[in-house]
Amino acid sequence: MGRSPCCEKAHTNKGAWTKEEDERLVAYIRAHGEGCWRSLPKAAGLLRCGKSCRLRWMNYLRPDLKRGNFTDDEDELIIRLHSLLGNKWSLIAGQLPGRTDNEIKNYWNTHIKRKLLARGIDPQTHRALGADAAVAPGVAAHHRAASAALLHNAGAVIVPAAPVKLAVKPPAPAESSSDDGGSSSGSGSGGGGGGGTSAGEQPRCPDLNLNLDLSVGPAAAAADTPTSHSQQPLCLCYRLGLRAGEASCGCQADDVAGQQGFRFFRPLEQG
DNA sequence: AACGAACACAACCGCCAAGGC
DNA sequence: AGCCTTGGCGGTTGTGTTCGT
Repeated sequence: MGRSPCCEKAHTNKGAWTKEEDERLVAYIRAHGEGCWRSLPKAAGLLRCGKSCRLRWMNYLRPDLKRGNFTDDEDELIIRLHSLLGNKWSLIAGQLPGRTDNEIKNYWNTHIKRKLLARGIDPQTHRALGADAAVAPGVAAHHRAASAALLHNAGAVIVPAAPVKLAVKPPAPAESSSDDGGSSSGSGSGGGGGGGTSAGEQPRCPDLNLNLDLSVGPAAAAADTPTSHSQQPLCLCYRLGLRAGEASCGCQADDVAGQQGFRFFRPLEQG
């Protein structure tokens, strides 16, 4: 037997949400805050699965969501982050205030993926597609140049989007004290945990702020820093509370861009 | 104007990890 | 220590809209 269903499907609506359902959900969360998604539908008078409510709230109803087209800057940031993180949409979303993992995932699949392919870049590995790849002959050379440029701009992560375990640190108290407490972390949710912490309560998982230092590529390194990232195709250094020198990675870093001396990293294999 | 194809986005599904009992 | 519940994530599917013929 499989797992038990997350809710009593026989009595739940599915499919698109109606305006009335949205209003009920918003009203309920405004009054009671997020949390306990399982019981929320009943309490709010919704014939929906709790998961469905959570998703609707996170991806569509949250007041701090930014709607509308992605900007070029956001495009670039997504590409960079994806080259570092792979399909860790929630982590990527955490770096894009007002954007949700679902939105970014969709955007990636519908726009960016195609854009990269058109430039001759493999969207998964961020490497230039090989000669045998399906690149229109006439544009191959252009794509090479374009992809090289893009890789440079993107901080040239030449390694495949290797799985990386991210250790992260809470955001400096600040911004969004917005109603849902975690706002951007909400779904940005950042890797975890984030979600519905009710206002005033400590985030269940304080490890949230994925503050990536993306200056990893040789090109970027050469341009921006005196030291030798050039030896290391990728050193994941994000601010994690470790000061330079405390980390055991080789990058001991230099204070890239004056990062207040904080470095962090944590390759997957170190668990 | 009608039809089909392609695209864009919202929602669902199944799995996993964390926390509580 | 093990089981159960819950929340969260990533992949996939479904549906509405737009574009081209």
